[in-house]
Amino acid sequence: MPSRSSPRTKSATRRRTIAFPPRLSSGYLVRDAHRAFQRLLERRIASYGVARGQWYFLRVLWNADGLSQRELSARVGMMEPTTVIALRGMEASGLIRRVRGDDDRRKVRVFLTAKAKRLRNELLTVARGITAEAEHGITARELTTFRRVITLMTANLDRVER
Amino acid sequence: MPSRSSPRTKSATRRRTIAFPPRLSSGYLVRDAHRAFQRLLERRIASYGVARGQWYFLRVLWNADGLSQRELSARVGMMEPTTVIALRGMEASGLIRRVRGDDDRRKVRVFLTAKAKRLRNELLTVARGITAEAEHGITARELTTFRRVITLMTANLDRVER
DNA sequence: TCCCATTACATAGAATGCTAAGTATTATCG
DNA sequence: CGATAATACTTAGCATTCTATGTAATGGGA
Repeated sequence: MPSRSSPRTKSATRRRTIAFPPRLSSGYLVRDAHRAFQRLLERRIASYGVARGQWYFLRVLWNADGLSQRELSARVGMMEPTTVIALRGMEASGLIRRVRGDDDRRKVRVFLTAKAKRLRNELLTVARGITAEAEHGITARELTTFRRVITLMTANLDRVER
Repeated sequence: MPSRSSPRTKSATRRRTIAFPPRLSSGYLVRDAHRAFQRLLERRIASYGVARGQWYFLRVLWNADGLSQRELSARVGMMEPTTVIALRGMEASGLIRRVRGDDDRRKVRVFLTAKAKRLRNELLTVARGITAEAEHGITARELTTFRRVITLMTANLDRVER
């Protein structure tokens, strides 16, 4: 009904409308996929008592325990206030301990608890499962192209922003 | 120090750690790209007085003015309470009018104001510009593959969730 | 040594998105 | 016709993320 874009049928006096259907917008496609990934991840890890916002931090800490909050923020790719809030929740639910630096008392080092360490393999398996489901029916060649393209897009956009 | 995954060097008693580097996680790549798109979009449309959360609704309404809130929610892909909040802001900033249905007084139809209609071509041009920048250096063939892959991923994930 | 810039976190407040539960209107079935 | 179900929207409350700003600790130069 909306006649998305049939410029030839419009009168000459009406300014030509621009067409930009979502299927042709990479940003739109990426957003849809992101939301699908997030929803599933959130559901799958909820039963382990881990919130989606905590997942990203766990993922980094599993490979680099004891980072400062600033380093952690940088590696996770979140702003520092976001990190503060996520860590507060993680501390409350017994996933991390926060330790003031001895040498530099401004710093707070973040350490995983035994509980969080025990979750590692299981949760990474969950993540790989989601990835496997997402990639079902996609060839290795296509996947390689996909990864190259989306990585390049991210780099292009990051560069544009200075 | 973290020795991401060198299983051969671990003792036999320690359980093998699972490796799942972000570069191999489609979800991770998609998330990064999504955030890059969002940041740039937000910046570019802010000068027009349009918030990112309103953008998605404008995009639908530009092609289908007068939808009910429920239809709008479905097309945008947001839950209804989210729609209520976004529309409240859009009404306050003079982008839409909300009209109670005559036939069915439960329904609220959403209409763009002249102001919002005037923004259409300019803002769609902004969106196409962002897309063009993101796609810089990517061949048409790669783009086609990318679109097919990410669309399939989204469909796969949506299907898994029932 | 002392002032001031830098560094590392934290707080405040806003925007965006969700789930769960409430209200008003309309449709349906006995 | 009247009770009940379904529909359309709203409210409430929470989680996640951001920008802007504040505070405490450290370091460097006059």
